Amino acid sequence: MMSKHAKEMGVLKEHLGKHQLKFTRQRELILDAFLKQEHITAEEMYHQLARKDPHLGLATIYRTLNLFCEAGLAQARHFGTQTQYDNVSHKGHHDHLICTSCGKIVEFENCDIERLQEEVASRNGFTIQTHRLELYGLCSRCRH
Amino acid sequence: MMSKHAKEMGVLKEHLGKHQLKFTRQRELILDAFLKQEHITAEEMYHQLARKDPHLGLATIYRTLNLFCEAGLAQARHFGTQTQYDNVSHKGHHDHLICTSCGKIVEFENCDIERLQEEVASRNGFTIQTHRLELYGLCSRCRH
DNA sequence: TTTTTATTGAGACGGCTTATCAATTTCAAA
DNA sequence: TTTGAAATTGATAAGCCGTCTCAATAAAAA
Repeated sequence: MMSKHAKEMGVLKEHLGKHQLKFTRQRELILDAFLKQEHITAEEMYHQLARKDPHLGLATIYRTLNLFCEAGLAQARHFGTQTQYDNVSHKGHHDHLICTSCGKIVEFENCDIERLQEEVASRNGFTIQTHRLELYGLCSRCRH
Repeated sequence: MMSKHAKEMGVLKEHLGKHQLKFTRQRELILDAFLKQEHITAEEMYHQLARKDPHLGLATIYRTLNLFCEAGLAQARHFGTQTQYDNVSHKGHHDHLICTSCGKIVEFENCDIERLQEEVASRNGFTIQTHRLELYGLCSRCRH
């Protein structure tokens, strides 16, 4: 039976091959866990995987998540004092509305904005691979 | 003669009054310096003000910039490992096109996108204070 | 299998930001 | 203007997050 994450595993292996890197048990384990999330911090993943592999080090998780960023599978986003690693392959890339008062995060998608982004990019000779859009403001509760 | 930053100084004083805080020489000095910038880090401001007041402490700068955030004059943005304090009252916000191959950065502005952002925000009950839009891709030269 | 090379885990380390605390400054009340 | 309670400051210690170091280990090539 084929893995649920065969496609992403392929992307990872291709990246590893191109850079003389190795496919390890840890990288496989972390990728599997990562792909089940929309976004996660290294610390969260550390605790989540502690049961499956109590000896998996935090440094390895950081290194691996950064590797995923280089392979185009993840994208780092700095929020508060921590780094969130977003799952890029998650269908329907979504953007964020972030309340600057209470920290609440609402995810949204907007095709019109994405179309305009493409327009801006092509006008400047760029081909978009990915993007990041964050709207900061006050949610309805905090405005009062 | 009236100060160039009378309006913002008023906002600050009102906030101080409401929270039983005091108007100090340091807060005035830091606000004046801050309002001349579009965005700045605490460290940058520390060096910038070192000449005017060699004894001004870094902790005071952090405390004061955070105070400005609470007063609505500034907004913290985590970029890389540092915190950028954005001058909210500064107009002419621009976004970025970033080449993932050569690192080239092109700035742009797009009113249509901004209008759609407002739409998304209000649909979710948010009032936007600021935003961040970054498009990552390949520039015309790197695509070949 | 042997050899080469990358990876791992554990903890040390470093940068950025906040907490601590005695001395000082502000500001309201006398 | 003087007084006194309360907030602020500056210096530095402490804390947090993420990266670096390095000997031991695992993966891939020969």
